[in-house]
Amino acid sequence: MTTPSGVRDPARLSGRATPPTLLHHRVTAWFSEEARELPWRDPACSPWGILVSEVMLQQTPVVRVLPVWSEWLERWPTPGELASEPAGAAVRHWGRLGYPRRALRLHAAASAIVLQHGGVVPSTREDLLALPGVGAYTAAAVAAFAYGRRETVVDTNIRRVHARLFAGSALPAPALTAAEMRRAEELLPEDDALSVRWNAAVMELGAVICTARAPACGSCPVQDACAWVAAGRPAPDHVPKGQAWAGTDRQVRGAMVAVLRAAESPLPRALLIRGPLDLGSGPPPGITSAGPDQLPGALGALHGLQAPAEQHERALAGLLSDGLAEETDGSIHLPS
DNA sequence: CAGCCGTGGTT
DNA sequence: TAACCAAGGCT
Repeated sequence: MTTPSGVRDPARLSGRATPPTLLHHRVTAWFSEEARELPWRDPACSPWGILVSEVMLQQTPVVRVLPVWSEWLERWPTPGELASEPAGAAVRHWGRLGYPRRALRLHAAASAIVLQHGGVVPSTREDLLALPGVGAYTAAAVAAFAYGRRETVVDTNIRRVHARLFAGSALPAPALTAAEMRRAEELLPEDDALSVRWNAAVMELGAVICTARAPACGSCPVQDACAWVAAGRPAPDHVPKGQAWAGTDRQVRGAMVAVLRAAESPLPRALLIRGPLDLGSGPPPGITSAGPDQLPGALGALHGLQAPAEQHERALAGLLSDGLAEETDGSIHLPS
């Protein structure tokens, strides 16, 4: 089998200044043809729009982010506009994206951007990293995609592509290793613009072709250079540890936040711990037909879990501790 | 650093 | 259907 570039040659990988290779060309050319048209990839998209997208995309699929992102950018076109509202508004409009603490952190990031950066999303990895909810991946991604900087962007897609293409493994290690970072740095083209395109292209390749479950190797632009394919696509050597869900505090917290999002005014604490007792003329207990985004349905879902009151107490304490909820005069509400 | 933090579509 | 998985971050 012919190797289309010298990248698989260890001598190349050990070099500092990596020149563009045929591999770079193939992947970026594929990206030019096949990239999905996503709103945050529009050249007119602001750095703020890109930051919001990156945070929303943390552990959340693109298709679910799209409508919420559009609503956010319409409602809060700049960090200043989000920062001028209570944090609870961010949580409320987070919808069902999951991990609602991200909304809280994005709101805090907006405030920091206003107070410390004059309302302009910072452009360096270091300044971005100091923002709440912005870690190594998001900082590099925003610096690269919003400001055209040459950064080593490593997300789960890029890790998987590298693991297969170069290491011949089905999946990357459970946690990002120093060796992986080093390899990603060495693969990064020297040219700023090309490096940005390379980062985006490899990420897209992992998201669309080199997927975790059923990779479409037949459509891959670098299939003939892939060590994993060459090895006969061996199965993963480690079993990913699944995360429990049913019966966990997380499940109760999630249902509880859904109730707070759906509520237009503070709710009596007892309503979150016991059943939906007094909703005025409100719904009878156990009603779920109203849907998860309406108060009766959200309350029905929370109490339909049949979790012990102690677990409700623990979940609520966690929410209060995390700042996802506040208590005023015995009533619970989203943060102000 | 291992565990925790949501949600819903897919297999 | 239970399990897996999705542009991670924080403690």
